[in-house]
Amino acid sequence: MASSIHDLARHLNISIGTVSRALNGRADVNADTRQRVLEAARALNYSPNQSGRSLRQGATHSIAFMLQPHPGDQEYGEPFFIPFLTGLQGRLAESGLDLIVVMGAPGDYQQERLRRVVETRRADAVVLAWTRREDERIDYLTQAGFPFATLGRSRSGDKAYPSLDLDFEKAGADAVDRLVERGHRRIAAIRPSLDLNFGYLFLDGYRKALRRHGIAVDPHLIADGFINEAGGYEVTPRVMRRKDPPTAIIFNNDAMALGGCKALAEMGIKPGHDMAVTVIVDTPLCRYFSPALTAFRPALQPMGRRLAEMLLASLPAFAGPEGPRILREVWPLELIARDSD
Amino acid sequence: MASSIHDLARHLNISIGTVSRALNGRADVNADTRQRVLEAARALNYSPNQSGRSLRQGATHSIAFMLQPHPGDQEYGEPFFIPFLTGLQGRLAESGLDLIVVMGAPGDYQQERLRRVVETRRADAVVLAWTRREDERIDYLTQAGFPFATLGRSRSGDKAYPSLDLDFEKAGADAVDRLVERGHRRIAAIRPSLDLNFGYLFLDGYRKALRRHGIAVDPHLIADGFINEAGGYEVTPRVMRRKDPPTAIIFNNDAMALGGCKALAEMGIKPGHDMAVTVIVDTPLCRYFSPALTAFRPALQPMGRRLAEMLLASLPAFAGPEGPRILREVWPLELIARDSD
DNA sequence: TGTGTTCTCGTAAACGTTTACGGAAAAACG
DNA sequence: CGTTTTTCCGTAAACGTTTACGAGAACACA
Repeated sequence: MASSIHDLARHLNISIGTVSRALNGRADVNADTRQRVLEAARALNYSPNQSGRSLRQGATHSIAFMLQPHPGDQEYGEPFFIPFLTGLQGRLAESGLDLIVVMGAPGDYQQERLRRVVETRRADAVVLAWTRREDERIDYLTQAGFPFATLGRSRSGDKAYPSLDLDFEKAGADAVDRLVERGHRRIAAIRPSLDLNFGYLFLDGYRKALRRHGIAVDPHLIADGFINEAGGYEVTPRVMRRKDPPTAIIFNNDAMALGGCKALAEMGIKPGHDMAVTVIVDTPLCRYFSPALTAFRPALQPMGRRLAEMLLASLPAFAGPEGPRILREVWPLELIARDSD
Repeated sequence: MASSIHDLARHLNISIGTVSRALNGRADVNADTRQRVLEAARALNYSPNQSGRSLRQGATHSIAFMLQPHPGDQEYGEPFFIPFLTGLQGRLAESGLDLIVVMGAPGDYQQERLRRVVETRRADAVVLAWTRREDERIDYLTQAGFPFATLGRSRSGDKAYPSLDLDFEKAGADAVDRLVERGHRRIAAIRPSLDLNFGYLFLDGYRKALRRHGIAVDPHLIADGFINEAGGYEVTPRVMRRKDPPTAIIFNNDAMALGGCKALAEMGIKPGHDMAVTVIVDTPLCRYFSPALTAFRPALQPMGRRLAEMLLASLPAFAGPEGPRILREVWPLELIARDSD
């Protein structure tokens, strides 16, 4: 059906070797023949069979991004990732690489799927998102010697792989600073209960900032819940049912914040009025919620580009005109002040 | 590095042919040898090289979903697709197929990228989303004889490919019915200006329902805009600045509705109070917006599963125990009444 | 003219599988 | 015991590329 390099060769009456060399821009082919080959390729609508190339070269020319929804995340999805992927894809395409997004079922941990991608050599490298504190995916990949980069740090952080993360620690601290400045002293923090590393970073920043202001860290004002709306809805009351309830809550996740606000509403508490609410990672939902939620916004698309660059620099086949490899970068989150605090 | 079938064969002192047959469950291999092969495969952590299989078999065992953001869609993404993809992925995985999502840059039309996937044989079939009225992707694929399925219909609808769509026509009509029932007679319709087919379907339903109620269709109450927030913001005033403005607006898209509501707010008009607002495709944003927007909700995850099934049934290698192939299905949208109308 | 160099191309092996074919051994059958 | 069938396995080709190697022709140089 589709034309192969043999068809081209036969059509031009030259050997497949020459055709291949002409197509791949090698030097040892006559300028004239190359011209003819290229024209014939266009005429016969030839493009090389990817499996053939991959097999011979041992490279697939594609990068895998592992994506799967959080457990119970039927409806929401992560709109978050689309701009990130756009940036990632854009940069990879410039280097002739395809981005393939490998979907998993919601909830099942990626280990199995990751193994498949690696072992069947479906991609030349992978990009992981939302690294965990202790991330067995990272251990697996380093041990397997498979190239990868991560969106997010993990605790075993000194390993030599490119990683790009957001400064959740600073965001947590900034959020506290802002709230303290506005007169709050009882500030709650609600984060996902999963082992997701950003949850720890956020809490560290939160704690440090409180201490800096001479405010004791009250463990009753810190709570963990499922990383979705139901989680926020369930866990927020736990922090409120104290004789000395908080006057402000920082949510580490937009979905949890929405659930939390629902719980607050049922208690007759109005965010932005009776309670200051801050969200660490901004999404469109924060903007459209009423009241619009003050939140910290990441530069997703540039981050995607950057992580692609870092990954490329770590791949021998693409390592540019030198320059030391960039191993980790931590990007700031920008405060978007709205109406909820 | 990674073990090949040759390693296995050498290790077991049998031929690679036998190893392959054992692994693939062929009948002509001794039960005992098969056992040994499987054990050795586990021990040596063998899994077949995907490129090798694909090359030999002429099949990649993966399905491509073409995804790219709408032009100008930097921030929002389409949370829409995640649950759909989850369903799609789940069903494909059950048949041993991988789902790969091929990202494109925002705005660039998919034709080029699609050609690449097809011509380099990266996938065995593709799934298209948001078909256009006149969709050259469909023409290309049918002409190339490449298997595919679509989320959404297109006008050249009698071609023989599986397609699953939402009943936008009925939703448009239902929306009108509901509004008329509640006393509205000046009902505007705002939809994307792109050639997206659902925009036409929606408008058909809208028109028919109006006529059924004996209400003349006023072209001044119909407007097209960019399929994003800015589009809704820009186009909504155009419909309002009439001496006989509408008392209700149906938006064909959540993002456009949000922009439209912003424009209304600036005119001092409160949705759900001074103006009834209905959205055709529900998303989490509709739910969290204030006022919560009445919207028509699709069953995304089941749709994903179903489309996978339809696609599989159309692939010779997977066609189940017969039953005629399902070519097109149109699923209902469920009205979620909220506070905006 | 002889020797060395440069261009250009064909040959063939290799990547890791799957599978058609055939043959040896074992089993079944008369 | 001879013949036929069945069971099991090895051989080798094929999928579509890329690339190391070598060879012929053209050219340069002395």
